[in-house]
Amino acid sequence: MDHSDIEPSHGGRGEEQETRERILAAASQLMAKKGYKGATTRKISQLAGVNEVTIFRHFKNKEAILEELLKGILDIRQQLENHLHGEFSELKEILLRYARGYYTMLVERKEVLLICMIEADNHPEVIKLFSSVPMTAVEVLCNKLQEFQDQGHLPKGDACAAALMFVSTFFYAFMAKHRVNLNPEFQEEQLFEDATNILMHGITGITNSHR
Amino acid sequence: MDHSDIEPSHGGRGEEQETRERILAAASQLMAKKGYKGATTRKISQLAGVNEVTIFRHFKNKEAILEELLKGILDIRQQLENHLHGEFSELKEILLRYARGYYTMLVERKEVLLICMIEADNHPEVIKLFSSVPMTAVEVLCNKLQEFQDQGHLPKGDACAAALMFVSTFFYAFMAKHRVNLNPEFQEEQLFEDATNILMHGITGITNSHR
Amino acid sequence: MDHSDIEPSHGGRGEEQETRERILAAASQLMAKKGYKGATTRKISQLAGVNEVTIFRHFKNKEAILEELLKGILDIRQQLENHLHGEFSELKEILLRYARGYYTMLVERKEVLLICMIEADNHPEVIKLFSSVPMTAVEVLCNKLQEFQDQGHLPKGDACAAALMFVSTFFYAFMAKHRVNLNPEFQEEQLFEDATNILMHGITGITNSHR
Amino acid sequence: MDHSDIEPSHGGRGEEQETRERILAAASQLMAKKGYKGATTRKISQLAGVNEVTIFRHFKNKEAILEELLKGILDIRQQLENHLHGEFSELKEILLRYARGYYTMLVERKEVLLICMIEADNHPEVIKLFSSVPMTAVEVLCNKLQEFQDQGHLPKGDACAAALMFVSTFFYAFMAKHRVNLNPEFQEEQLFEDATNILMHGITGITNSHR
DNA sequence: AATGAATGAGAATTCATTCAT
DNA sequence: TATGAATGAATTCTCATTCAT
Repeated sequence: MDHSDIEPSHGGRGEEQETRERILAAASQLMAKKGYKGATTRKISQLAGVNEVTIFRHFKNKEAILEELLKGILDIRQQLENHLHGEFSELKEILLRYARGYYTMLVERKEVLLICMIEADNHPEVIKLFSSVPMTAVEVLCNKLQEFQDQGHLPKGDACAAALMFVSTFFYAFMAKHRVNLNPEFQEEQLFEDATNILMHGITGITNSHR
Repeated sequence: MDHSDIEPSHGGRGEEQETRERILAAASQLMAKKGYKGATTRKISQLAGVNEVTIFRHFKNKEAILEELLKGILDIRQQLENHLHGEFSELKEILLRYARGYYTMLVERKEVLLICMIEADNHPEVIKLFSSVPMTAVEVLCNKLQEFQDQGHLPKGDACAAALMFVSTFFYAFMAKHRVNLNPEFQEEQLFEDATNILMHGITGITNSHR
Repeated sequence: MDHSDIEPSHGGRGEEQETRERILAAASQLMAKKGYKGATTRKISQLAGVNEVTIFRHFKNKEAILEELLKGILDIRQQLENHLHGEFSELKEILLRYARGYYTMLVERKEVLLICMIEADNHPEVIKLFSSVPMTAVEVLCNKLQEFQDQGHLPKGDACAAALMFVSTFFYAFMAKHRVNLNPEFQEEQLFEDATNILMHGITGITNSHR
Repeated sequence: MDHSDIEPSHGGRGEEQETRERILAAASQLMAKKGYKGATTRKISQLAGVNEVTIFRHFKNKEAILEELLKGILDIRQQLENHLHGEFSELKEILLRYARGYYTMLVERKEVLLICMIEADNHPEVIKLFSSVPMTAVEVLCNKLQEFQDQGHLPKGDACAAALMFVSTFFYAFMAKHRVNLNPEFQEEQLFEDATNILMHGITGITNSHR
């Protein structure tokens, strides 16, 4: 689970920034802003504070940097499911926790997610990785809601649509804030609560209105 | 300012205009897929079926093509408001109409929106244009909901958050379908209905739970 | 036979040096001297008097230049056979003509042959082309000698070894003069005569001494 | 681990010497195949099984490796002359011995000779070294033949042309086999005999036909 | 109005070599 | 002594753009 044993860190906590890590960080930052092509090796090297050629001592080619970055997306299902433990009586808390957890995951993977979005058509392997994040989030939440439905706590209804709405809200919020820098003073916490409230009423009152 | 002279080609003048349109269409298609840099003038010219240099007879430079494309986003507020006419008793129909209308607008502006998203950091003027679309959609819907609240039809609550959720849902659906090609067999109409139902219950039952 | 009709020459005789031809000539010259790698596109462009990028407007890549050059080697069998027409009574004249003709062909293909030799291991397709020249020369001459043997004009013996010696002599002379610049005052015509004399006596007196 | 059959490694000194030899061997092999430029220090180090930088501890620079390799060509005149001892009555045996000896010398110096040929234009000092081998071979043989002419055993004639033919034959055979991999099943011994026979008849019957 | 030829700026990448350990 | 990290120079090639026709 913990990758910190790949390279024993001499200082306390990644203090000694390895060249390789600096290159990855610079590349990730630039690619998320400028796209794969816009993040030239020259710019990456300058931002990383290394010589341009040094990049190629650490990575076979530019593509390999991207591949390395993409590895950071994996394995979110377990984390997401952990946020959902709890009884129906705690539904509001559960949903709030899920909202916060999902949004945090997006922000933590900010650069890679943006890269994926930007490069979706140029690097096809990226699409699956990228879409897996919200898809998994919808799926996991939908399962939980259906569980509550099966237990009779919630009226039957399209739990998946509800989950999709919930997840979409935070996905859009994430995009608005981190891609477009819309509403820099945007209050996430308030949105978590409002969206949770709306969802709760929305699903509680659902009557099986769809085919 | 006004491009309304899209006329059938009669003589040299119309032909020239048509060439220009073909270049714009090709550029828009390619930039939406490959990004601004990935859409090389060579590829644009090939897709448009013209000589590469012809591009520069119609546009000062590549940047000018992008600028021209961006003009297509303007003025959506009026259209959106048109979808919202109606009494509270027709709320469901209103919301459905709004969902369809908004989603259709996104799809109609598909390429330009994707370009904006991809190039957000490279062409700063793009950000405002891009974000204006969902922002306006949220704002317009929020106003209507607050109108209903003021009329006593709806309980007080954060109508903006509700509007945001609604709009976000379709924004994400649009992205998933047109950027990531997720769920190509995706049923939009079903989502419109489900989301409308959830929203209606969500806002109907809102109690002023925050602030 | 005559390739001058590929491009109608406006002047008298290839006066208007096409850019493409200039690039090919420069590349051929440099590659024959410096090898494929040593003939950098920069050097080629300078020698051809064009911009470096112009090379890539005329050839897909550097390799394509080499491929174009290699096409010049083809079809030597017919030419070689033409030199061999004649009766046994004219043997000396025939051999002299053959020697001159073969050597001339080598010199005419000088650059390409040297390139082939230099790049034999780096560009495998080159080997066949290169070796085809002396091989064909040996084969064609050997056939003629065996014809004379069959007609009883020459004693049976290994005509192929004789042909090989003859051809080798001029191949080495060619190499010595054009690769190594050995003996710049070297008298080819004298060698043609001497080698012809030696060969004639050598084969005339051959007794079937080999297994 | 133990390469002690080249130079018995006793302690650091022999090991160092052995490393040096491995580098030389690798460089010679690669340069003969790929040329000076094609034999990158990286490839050399890999083939030699040493670190790339180690090369520069043993040689000032890449050029110095080549210079070291070229030293191996020297002093062939004595060896060649040794093959020619004998009376005229043994002419055939003498020539056969000479052919074998010369060809063997070529093969033994295979890599360096090929390097010289490939790099003739890039490293001018190479030309003299390279051409010295066949030139010496022709000269030594020519001297012997003229000796026999002076003794009246052979008719007067251009002994040098004869020597050149003889030597050329094996030079070409060497090239064909080791540069171009032509005729891998090529039978050298047969060629030695055939060429010797032809030469013997050729020179025995020479009439002073020129000058 | 449209095209073919040409080009300067800059991209990724390789190579021989140096430095510090 | 040997090595891992780093680098300046150079290489092939792409791209947007201009020029002459």
